[in-house]
Amino acid sequence: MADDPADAPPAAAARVHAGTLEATPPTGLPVAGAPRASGSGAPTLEDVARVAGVSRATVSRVVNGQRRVAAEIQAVVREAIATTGYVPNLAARSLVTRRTGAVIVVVSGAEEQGKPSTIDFADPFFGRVVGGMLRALRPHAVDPILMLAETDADRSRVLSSLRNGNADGALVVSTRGDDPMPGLLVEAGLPAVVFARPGRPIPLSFVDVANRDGARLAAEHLVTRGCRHVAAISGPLDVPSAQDRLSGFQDAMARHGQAFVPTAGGNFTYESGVAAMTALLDGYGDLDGVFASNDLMALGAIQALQTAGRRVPEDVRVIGFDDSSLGALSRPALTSVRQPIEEMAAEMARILLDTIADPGRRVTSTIFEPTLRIRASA
Amino acid sequence: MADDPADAPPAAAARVHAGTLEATPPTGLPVAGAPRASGSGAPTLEDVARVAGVSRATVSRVVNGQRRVAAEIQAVVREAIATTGYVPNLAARSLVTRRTGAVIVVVSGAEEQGKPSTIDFADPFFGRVVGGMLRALRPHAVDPILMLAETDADRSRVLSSLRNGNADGALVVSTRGDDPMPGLLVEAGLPAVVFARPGRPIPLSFVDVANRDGARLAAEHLVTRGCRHVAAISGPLDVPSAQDRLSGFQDAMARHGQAFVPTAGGNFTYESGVAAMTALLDGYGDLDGVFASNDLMALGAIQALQTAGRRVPEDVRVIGFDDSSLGALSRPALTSVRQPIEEMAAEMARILLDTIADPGRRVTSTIFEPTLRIRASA
DNA sequence: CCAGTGCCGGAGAGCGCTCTCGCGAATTCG
DNA sequence: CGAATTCGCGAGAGCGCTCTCCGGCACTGG
Repeated sequence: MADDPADAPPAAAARVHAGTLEATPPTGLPVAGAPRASGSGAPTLEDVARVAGVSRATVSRVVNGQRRVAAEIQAVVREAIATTGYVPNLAARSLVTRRTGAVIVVVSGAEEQGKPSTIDFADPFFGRVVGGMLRALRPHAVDPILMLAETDADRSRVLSSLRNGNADGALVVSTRGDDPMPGLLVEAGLPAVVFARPGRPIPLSFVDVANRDGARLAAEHLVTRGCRHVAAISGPLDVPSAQDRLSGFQDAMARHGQAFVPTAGGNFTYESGVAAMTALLDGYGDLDGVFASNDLMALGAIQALQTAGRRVPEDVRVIGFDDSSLGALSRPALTSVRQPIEEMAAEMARILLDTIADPGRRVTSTIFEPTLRIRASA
Repeated sequence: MADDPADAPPAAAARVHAGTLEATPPTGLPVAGAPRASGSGAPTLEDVARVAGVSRATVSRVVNGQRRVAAEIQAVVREAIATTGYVPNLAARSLVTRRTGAVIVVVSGAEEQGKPSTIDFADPFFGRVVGGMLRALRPHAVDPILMLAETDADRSRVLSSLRNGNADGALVVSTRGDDPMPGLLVEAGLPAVVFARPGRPIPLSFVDVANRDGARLAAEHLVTRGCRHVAAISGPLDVPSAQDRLSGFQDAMARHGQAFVPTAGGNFTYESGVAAMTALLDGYGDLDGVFASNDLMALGAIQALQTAGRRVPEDVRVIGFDDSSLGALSRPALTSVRQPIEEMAAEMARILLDTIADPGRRVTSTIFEPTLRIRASA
């Protein structure tokens, strides 16, 4: 969502040089510090067992710490592992254990008619989510496999991968409320956790932020700052979070005496923020506060306000939602409702790991409390 | 690099609710549209073969399109595959083919003393690179596995994964010039491609942008706009790209009559841009143009200039490097040298795939030509 | 002193797939 | 028209690992 239309690759960027260096990689040469077993390929359990003078099973036990193995034998085996440079073949292991030690991170957005994609990887949101997952997964030696789910083909590829044991579960980040991915996952009985409450209620674990509370925070802050005529710029109302943010804001304002909140709809993009604010200004010239359902639209709103000759925050105060790095760097710096994205992503990973470990486990959801990050714009 | 220090999770963000829904996932139930074979678990080649009345080998041939199989038998097999809902087990396949259909995307940044990490996933750069790779990899049914490489342990994990056939190759995105990861990969003779020229010359394929040309573009633009006293804010000079951008800029300015370019060093962060600009202003009050080696520092420079009472672009023109979405949204919008990141990432994927297919292949590099994206700041 | 009870290590059976090999049938050439 | 080929399919051997069984040994209790 954080991108500029101009970010499409310009035709002018041409490849200029494709040179070659002299050396080829030393394929097949024994690697320093990791000597291969004699014979072809990487050392196997068998090789280690032979070197250690024990059986495959014993080596396996040492490697996996499954059962008690005599201390001295353990020592011998470990040394044999070190000298052979053994490293377990995960394919072989997962063939028998039916565990892969990998989860799929599904970035799900529907491909619209015409538009190539709804997914914008330049949005810092994406990186923060992935980073949070990565750090939570790492201690468990579980790796994330990234997959796009834009088309039906993509989605069935995700399902296949999961079903045939290419990965143990899925962490889904949807960009749309009507995303079919969560439903498909539930239907297939596959372990999965989604970011943000799914569009329709389904028995699927999710992690979310208390959107209504966040909106309330924004409303109260605007009121405290003396705003009397505030408006809202909402996201697409088929997205549950957009819905919650709007209604939460309206309710909070009503409690503070402003029963009617002028509202314009956007689609979470900068341009839609500009358009919404312009429309709002047309109908309600005396606005002194605006709450936008995300930072990008808030930034667009500020732009529209400044174009219209209003000063932010002096004339109109603006609050966004997401606390993205964009808002922090823009001038005036954006006041915004902060969701702890990294923590939320980490929690997703945690829930998924639990679900994988115990598939019978009940579906759970964790809601995080947002905070208000006050900067210059409100 | 695009983040605000305040983005660290605030302690206030507490978990508020961890509810449970009633239903548990229908584990083990036959899935609509994907009926399981009788017996336990997913259908195997064997099952399909039995249903189709042929041998495992034939089914395998049909699945992989290996050798000619009689058309009618193919039809029967395909139907059997459809009715059983067969989907190949990748672990089993990769056990024998020694191919995994996965590559590791290594996000490599060294963990400094004290600082937890140099890697900032909120930087749109990260998402753009990953997105570009994803789209290039997808047609080949190759999935990216994301791994962090901050510590030595991380790096050896990457190496192990590669060596034991958990993935076929690595795409490395380094954030530092002295990153040991590329060297380790070369030493181990593993297929890999890195983003940006490695710190020291090693026989490893890489993709880069013509940094010197980009800097020249910036220099020429400033000169054309009438700037006579320009300065540069460089990145850490142990990073090759920072080095190239600076020297390219200096050379181009020299060609246009400004032999000496006042320079201040930064570390690619917003704050360092502020600091560098402030220092520059101290020493050289008559500056009318600044080239920063990335957008974040350019944004910081603008901030410092405005604080010092200079107008951008009227008094001082500022050009960044990266054409990040941040620059497009900031006011004044940032003029910046654009590197076609998505294309570059896609090219990395292409080179890696080629290298995997033909390991004897020579090391290659592709240099992309940058373009100047002119906005308000210069 | 002998049976009973652990406990530790080895043997071996697969996990699901690919791929070589070989055989029978169809095809082609002399 | 017979022989040489080619072609299509099936049989079967693993790929490297885990895990269940089982046997042997030491230790304990009666």
